[in-house]
Amino acid sequence: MASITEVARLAGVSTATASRVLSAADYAVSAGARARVLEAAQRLDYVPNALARGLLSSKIPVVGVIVHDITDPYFAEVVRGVEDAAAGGGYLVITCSSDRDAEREISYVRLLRSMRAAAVIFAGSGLDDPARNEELRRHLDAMRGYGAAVVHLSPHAFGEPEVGVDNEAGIAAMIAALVALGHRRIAFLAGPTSLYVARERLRGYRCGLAEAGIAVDERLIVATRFDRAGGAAGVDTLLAGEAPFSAICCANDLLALGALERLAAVGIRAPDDVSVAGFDDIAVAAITAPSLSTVRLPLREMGRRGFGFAERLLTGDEPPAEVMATEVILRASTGRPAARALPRDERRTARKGAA
Amino acid sequence: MASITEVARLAGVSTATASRVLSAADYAVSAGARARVLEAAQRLDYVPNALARGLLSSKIPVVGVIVHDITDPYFAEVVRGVEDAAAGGGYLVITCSSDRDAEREISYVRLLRSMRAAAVIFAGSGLDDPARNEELRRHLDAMRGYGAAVVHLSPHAFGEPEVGVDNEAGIAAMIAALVALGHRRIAFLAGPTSLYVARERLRGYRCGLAEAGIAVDERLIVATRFDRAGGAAGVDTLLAGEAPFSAICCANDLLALGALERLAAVGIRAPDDVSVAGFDDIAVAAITAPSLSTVRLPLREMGRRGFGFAERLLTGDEPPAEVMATEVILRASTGRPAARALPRDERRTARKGAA
DNA sequence: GTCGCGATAGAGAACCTTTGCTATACGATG
DNA sequence: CATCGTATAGCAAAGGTTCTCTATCGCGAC
Repeated sequence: MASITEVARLAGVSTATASRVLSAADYAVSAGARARVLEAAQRLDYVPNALARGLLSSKIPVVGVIVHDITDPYFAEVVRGVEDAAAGGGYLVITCSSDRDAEREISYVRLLRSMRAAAVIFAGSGLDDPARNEELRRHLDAMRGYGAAVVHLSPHAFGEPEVGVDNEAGIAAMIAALVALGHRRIAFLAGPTSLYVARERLRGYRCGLAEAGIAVDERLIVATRFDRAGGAAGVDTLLAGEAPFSAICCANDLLALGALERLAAVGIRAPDDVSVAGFDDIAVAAITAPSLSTVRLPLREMGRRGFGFAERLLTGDEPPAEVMATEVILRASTGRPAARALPRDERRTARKGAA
Repeated sequence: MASITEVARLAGVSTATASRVLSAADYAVSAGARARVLEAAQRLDYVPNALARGLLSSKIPVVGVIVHDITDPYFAEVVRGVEDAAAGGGYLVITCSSDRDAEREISYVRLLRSMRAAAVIFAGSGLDDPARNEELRRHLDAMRGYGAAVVHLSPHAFGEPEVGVDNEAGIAAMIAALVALGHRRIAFLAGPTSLYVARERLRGYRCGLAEAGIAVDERLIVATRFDRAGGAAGVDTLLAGEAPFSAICCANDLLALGALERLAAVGIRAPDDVSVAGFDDIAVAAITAPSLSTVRLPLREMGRRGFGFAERLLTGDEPPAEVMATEVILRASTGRPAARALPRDERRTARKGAA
């Protein structure tokens, strides 16, 4: 691997001159020297050493994205957005799947810090874990200390996201849409309570009901994991309960997908027997059966803007926070409420039959 | 940001001693000095500079994964596998979505080379593009030159993958399964012909038919893009053609999903009117309606083993190539052939109605 | 008492690049 | 002709770490 020294030697100039040609600094270099350096660099297949550069500038053109799980379509989409924006500036994207584990998250951030990543973007929501958050903050402060940018796309312990959506308003809008369809007994699969974003969406649920003048029935709020298994479990909990409901609003699409599966398995039809709504509008939402009513989040654009925000931070700007719009998408999983609300007696038979 | 110099100063030792304590080299350091160094490092919140380390060792603990598109569940799953294996060794994973564009792929590899990534894993198939492949090879050779590992999980211009599956046998097995169901007229949505993996799967199709003693009808082979849109387009082509078919075997699940959608849109039922099979077994395959019959690839495990292979390469090993098993999964999208094969006359009406 | 060896510690080079400062040369201006 | 300014080029330091030598010390062996 040729270094700039060898390029300089071959070109018959000093490394300083070679560097000035190769790194495109605006420093006057005679046309002859420039040509010889370029020629030598090409002959030697010279590629600058980003580590040496980074050592000097205390930063390397790499942006880390902390996600909960890259196989979750939500995060894959956001990462793609970051990647697309980053590619333009010659940045590389590091994907870190934390599995919502504070320990793992911190170890990733530490690694990012050790290699002087220019930016960290937290795609997912923060966890409410004071001890860990203190340690996280220490690492992030250190990163800011060498000039790195830190951006959150979701609510977290240190405040509101720099780039994000209004989760509360989004869920409230979906509740309003369900109410408009005639639903009054709307259950809510809330996701994990330790996640800030889940809390925000839960607030949206309460707020949406309040706006419609409907009292909250706490028995209809179910805390779950934030994935398909959580959606299935949530349905079981609701069906085993006493509180009637005609619709299930889910804090994200994965929950809704799981709920839909479970309902189908126990012989309850959507939307005929119960309406189901999701949140996020991941790509599969459009092709499930029935297709999923949900709230569209501009995921890829969030990724792009997240990187854009980081970039401006890196130039010393202090850009204002951005809140992006959400949109209710009504597909086939929601409809008017059934004549008889769930849970019904026959469900017990149905569940036995399916189990 | 404290450097090792400051840690050494605070501990009252030389940087050499501090380094020996902190980098866990097996060099005798007195217990007293060791304790003071550790204490100082903690007090100063010292985190080693990976760039400086990398500059010296000409390698940084980072592995790049070249994928076609991280939002494609196939690749997300592979990346997750790499990530899980890499985390154990303190490696970070860089995701590069090339969009099957040779230009983009090369620019990513160049970037990876410039930052001295310890390994590159090509998760997706290579493209048949001689000029670009020459340039790619140059970069890869340079990377091997500084000690990096290069691993392919799919066929490519330079030969067989180091870790992968037998695509040909996998598709042939699915063809056999369809034949066992009674199908004789099986169409094939092949994906792009420029992709080595698509060619391999097409060979599997021909081979599977040959084994069943069925002649290939070239009109039933349709080259398409490798995504849902390609699947839909492929169905249109088949329906517009004259050749009868009772089943569609697709070179990957995304194609099958697109085919299923399009069939439903034009009023053709699966599996009653036509059977549809996919390949890969991405997570959604199990929850579509009808659920998709497909061939399971151990995607996450491929990622894990791909990293494992790279790791062994880095230690100077010459591990043998690994071929992993595939498994035919019959779900609801396949069944016995219908009495009358497609294309039927009434389809034209149906298509008009849907368009 | 001296020699040699093992255990421990430190000095300094090397990895590659950029950049501030200095140096040279040449044309222009007085 | 002397002086200055400008255009171009090079020297050398710095960035943080590791590693190869070299140095010191204490101790056992002869």
